[in-house]
Amino acid sequence: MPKDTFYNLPQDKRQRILIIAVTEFAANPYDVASISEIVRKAGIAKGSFYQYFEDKKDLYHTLIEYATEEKRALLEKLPVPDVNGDLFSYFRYQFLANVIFEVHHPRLAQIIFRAFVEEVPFPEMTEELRRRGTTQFFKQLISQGILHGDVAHWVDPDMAAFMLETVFYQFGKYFINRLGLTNTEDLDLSLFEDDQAQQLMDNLMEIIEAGMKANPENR
Amino acid sequence: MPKDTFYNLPQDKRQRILIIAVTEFAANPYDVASISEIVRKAGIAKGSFYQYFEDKKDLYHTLIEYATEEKRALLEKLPVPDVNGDLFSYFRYQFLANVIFEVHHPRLAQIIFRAFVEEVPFPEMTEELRRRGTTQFFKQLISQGILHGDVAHWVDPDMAAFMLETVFYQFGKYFINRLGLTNTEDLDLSLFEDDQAQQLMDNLMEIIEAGMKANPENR
Amino acid sequence: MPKDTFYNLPQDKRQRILIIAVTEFAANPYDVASISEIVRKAGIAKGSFYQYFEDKKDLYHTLIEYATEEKRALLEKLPVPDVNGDLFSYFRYQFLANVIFEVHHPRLAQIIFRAFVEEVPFPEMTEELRRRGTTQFFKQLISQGILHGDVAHWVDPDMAAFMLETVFYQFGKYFINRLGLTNTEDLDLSLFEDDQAQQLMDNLMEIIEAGMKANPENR
Amino acid sequence: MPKDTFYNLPQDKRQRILIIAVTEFAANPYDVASISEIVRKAGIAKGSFYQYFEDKKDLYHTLIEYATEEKRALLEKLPVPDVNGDLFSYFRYQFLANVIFEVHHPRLAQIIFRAFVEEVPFPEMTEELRRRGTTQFFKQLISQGILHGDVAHWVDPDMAAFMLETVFYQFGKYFINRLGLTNTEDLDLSLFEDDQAQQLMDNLMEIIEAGMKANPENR
DNA sequence: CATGAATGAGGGTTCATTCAT
DNA sequence: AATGAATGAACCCTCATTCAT
Repeated sequence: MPKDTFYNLPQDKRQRILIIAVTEFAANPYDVASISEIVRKAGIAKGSFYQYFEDKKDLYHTLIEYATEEKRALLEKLPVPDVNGDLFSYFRYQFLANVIFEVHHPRLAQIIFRAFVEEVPFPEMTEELRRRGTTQFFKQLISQGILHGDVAHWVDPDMAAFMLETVFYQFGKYFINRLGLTNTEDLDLSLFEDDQAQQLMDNLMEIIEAGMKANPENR
Repeated sequence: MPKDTFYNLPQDKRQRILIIAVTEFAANPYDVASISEIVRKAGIAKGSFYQYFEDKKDLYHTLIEYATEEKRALLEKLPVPDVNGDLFSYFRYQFLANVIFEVHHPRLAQIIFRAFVEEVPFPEMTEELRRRGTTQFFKQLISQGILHGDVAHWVDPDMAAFMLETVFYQFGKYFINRLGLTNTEDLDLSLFEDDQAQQLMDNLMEIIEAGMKANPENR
Repeated sequence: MPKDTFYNLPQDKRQRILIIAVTEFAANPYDVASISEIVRKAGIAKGSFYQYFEDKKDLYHTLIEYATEEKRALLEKLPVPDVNGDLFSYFRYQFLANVIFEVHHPRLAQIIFRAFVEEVPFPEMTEELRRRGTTQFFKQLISQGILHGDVAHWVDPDMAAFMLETVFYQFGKYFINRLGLTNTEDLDLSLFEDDQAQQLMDNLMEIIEAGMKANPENR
Repeated sequence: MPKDTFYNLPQDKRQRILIIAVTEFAANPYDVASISEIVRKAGIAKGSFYQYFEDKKDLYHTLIEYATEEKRALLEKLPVPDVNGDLFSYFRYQFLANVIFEVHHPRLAQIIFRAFVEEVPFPEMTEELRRRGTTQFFKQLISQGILHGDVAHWVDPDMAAFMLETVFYQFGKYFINRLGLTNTEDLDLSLFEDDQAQQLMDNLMEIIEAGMKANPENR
């Protein structure tokens, strides 16, 4: 909930402030991220900052929203997944999309990652993020998968969702390091086609699928 | 490398300071953890702290060593795993031991976790920890598992090790939350016998095993 | 390189802070001079100080520049020396001007003196001051004096310059003590006319002149 | 006035402590010199230090005495000056002895220098040193020189003494730098014979002599 | 007599936030 | 709406000195 003044800003200025703030909060834990540093880099007055945002917390909240929104927006631009496909190819799509997001917006991804893994001083905020987030999403999919006979009936949906989510949030960085990817400005979907990337993706998904899928003989 | 002064302290005082420091560094990232807060809680003079430790970094280093040592010590007390068992029962033992450590020393576990996941301002220190740590350990086990025919030949050892490690470091906290466990002073191995715990453990390990084990038909 | 903040200050406040800082750095070596003491006396917040100056070093640098500038400014106001006069009357002018500066700005003079005689923790800064300073100035004058036949040919210019400079930087304080002079706010040139002062001045300069001047018989 | 305990120390230990303290006080102004650093380097207990000396001031006082005594002792070892020689050859002897002292004991010389040039927080101590010191010494010699007809009658003895003393205390360092001398452990009187050194010495003394000596024609 | 732990004031510096202009 | 000066608490760290053992 930044103030109206922020939204009334010329778009490029608003964007510049956001990006600088993103960089700061991606590089540092909440308490270490410095408003002073942000206004210094952005070349705006300290006072101006407090006319845009209530306080540090407000900015942080804005960044979380921004990151979430950017991620959603990117997902929309991706080729629609084959909805006829089974659950696991849908998982595959989710993981790949996540990697693409990390490649394109590593700092936003880092902020989201911090929100999950660190104690941000506002439990209520990240708690909500987590609820809205992937935990429930994965849990529901798995539960449905069990009902539909895609996922083995003995799988604990909550546990499996935890596991998926955990890997989900760390996989991007691993992927980038492993393949030596670098940030690209433009939306670049070649990942969908790169062989090495595909194989690594496949490898992960096959383990997950083999681990959780219903045994046909037991049906 | 704390100073002798620290080791010459009466054991209970030394322990008290350590525990308070552990609590502080478990609750906060390195830069946020406050020496002032520690001495305040410990009821010692600021100057005294610097008679014990070179500086903040020295204390942090001490805590990392302490946590590592406590973990090693606890592992030694656990029932020896069935070395004749296969790879996956060994994994199970590792994961269980880790959970036990987290239940007994949640704050120490948290410090280790931070060292892995956060940017501590001393790359060299955590880098060593990571090398000594679990990544290589898991990777080697998996590679050997492939050679021995326990693990499917198509599994990418590096990727699988990443996956295991990721889950490994987060599973403890999930486990504790899920089962509503609380810290116990004494070494309590009832986890090995608790039904609910066993089932959850089994569930995770079965997914992992099913996901990675060699398909007998393919041998 | 103080920040703009400092130069934007009302002139009297800026001046007050400068004077208090000058007093502190005149009374103490660099490491002993205390920012805390300065802000205490100036009645400003610690944080404000750091809005004005980068750090302690920045303040010190400012004071050096300030002192140098004040000296230059005072020299400009003095009656132009008789350029037709010989070398030694020019020396006399220099020494007298220096004494006048010390009488008017004893604390600034003291800061400059410290920069020469103490180990300030920034060799580069005082080194530059020294280069810009009097050593080369005196050495050149003496070398030229030898060429022109004013100074005895056997005089070692470097050594003589050292000697002159040494006396130059200490003479002011001696003069003040000897004559019981006190600081005067206004530019007071009566020194040029005071008999006792003139005689003392003459005495010093005559020794110097007799010591170095070329012997007419040897020409 | 160190305590008896200090003088009861084994000579080598006492000496070691002294030397380390000398090094510290030569390298830093009084307030910056650190007792903590001294006991650290000397490998003695903090408490022990305070059984040897009343406090920091007491140590400093001891160092001043020590330096003065060492200087006196060295002077005694030097070849007796030609007492039949005139005043200026006696000055020459004094200056040369001083340089020899600085070459052999640069840190002691530095401490004495600091006592003259810096504001040590105990005016009474350095004031006494100064009184006992060279100022009066030079002044008396000059006054007598005037009576004996060696020094020009117009010379102001106090002023001339100031001038001599000033050069006297700085000449050593200049000399060392100029000739690239380095500290020598053993008493080394080759300075008395080195040509370059002799010439530099001569140059200085000739200026002084020519500057102050009585003009035969005016007698 | 030697030890070294304990002290707390003080050092320079950064911070998020306020508010008058 | 924009500014940026002012604030003071908090940070890590060092100091000379004391005193119980």
